[in-house]
Amino acid sequence: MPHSTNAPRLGDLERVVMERLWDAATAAGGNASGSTVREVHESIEQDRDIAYTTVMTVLDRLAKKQLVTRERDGRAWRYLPADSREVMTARTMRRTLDDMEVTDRRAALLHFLDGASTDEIADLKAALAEVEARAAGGSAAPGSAPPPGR
Amino acid sequence: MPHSTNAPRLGDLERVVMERLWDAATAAGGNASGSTVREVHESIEQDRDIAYTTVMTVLDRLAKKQLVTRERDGRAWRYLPADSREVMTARTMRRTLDDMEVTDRRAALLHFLDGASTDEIADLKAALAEVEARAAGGSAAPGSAPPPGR
DNA sequence: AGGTGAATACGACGGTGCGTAGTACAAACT
DNA sequence: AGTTTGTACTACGCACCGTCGTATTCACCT
Repeated sequence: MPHSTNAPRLGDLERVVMERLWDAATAAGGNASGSTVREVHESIEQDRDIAYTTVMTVLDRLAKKQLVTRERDGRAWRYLPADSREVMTARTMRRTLDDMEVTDRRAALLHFLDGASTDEIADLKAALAEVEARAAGGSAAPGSAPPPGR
Repeated sequence: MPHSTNAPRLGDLERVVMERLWDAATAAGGNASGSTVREVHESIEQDRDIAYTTVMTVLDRLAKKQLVTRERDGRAWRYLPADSREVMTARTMRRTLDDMEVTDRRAALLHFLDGASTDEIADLKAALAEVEARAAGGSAAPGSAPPPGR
């Protein structure tokens, strides 16, 4: 068993495809109907040359990695992201932090914050506050509305 | 040019080797003299069978990726990590957050915190406080001692 | 019912990264 | 001078990914 990356990692094209899927989903206003291969293909082809089947293969592999799900729509499949960009990002970040066996986690987080903009710090504080509120006050909806629409 | 992951990613063995280097460095009490191939090899071999040259190759590739540096020591090289575990971890996390073009960063951070232990939250708050103190009060040493020895 | 087109399924090829290691060569100690 | 110690270079196998071609299926139209 040569090597094995525990959680699947995205290639360049795979990332692009995910991007289109996410964009399509949010553009559709949360209507999670998903995109067909054709739709994704046409979207990407506006930016660069790519074969229809290439997109199909990538979508297929993403499905095998369970990064997207798909459901029938006539004879075609509609693909949709298994998780939001945000969830995937969070999961990857967490995996990084857990994988490196950081002895001094605080120092690591400090370095992380070093590269953060003030905006980001604000976001982080807000998130922190929310987690704490949730932990303290039960699971009721937090004071602020659910994560802003954009 | 098929694909290209911008920042180098660690394989399993590469990670193990980095681990040994870091451990050796901290064990030596911050004395950053580095480890020889032989030392790393002997260390790993206590846990599993591995050829001397395999370790050498890995070390070599890590050097090419600039994840470790090396300096002559007689006829041998001494390898040392280019960055601390903490810095590398932070950088990887940051890259993840930046790469995914997260529209709702706060939501992403929220998800990230969801998976955090209370300890981790405490570490994060401490780090946050420190960054703010640093930003406000100038670059003088923070009130609390420098990052705890472990 | 046969042809046409849309869509998928399957597989293939080339490049790269990584785990793995052998061999060839240089330097140094004995 | 020979044995050790250490490096440099090369190589192989396999998995992943970008890339696409071909075969096949399925529904529909005429």
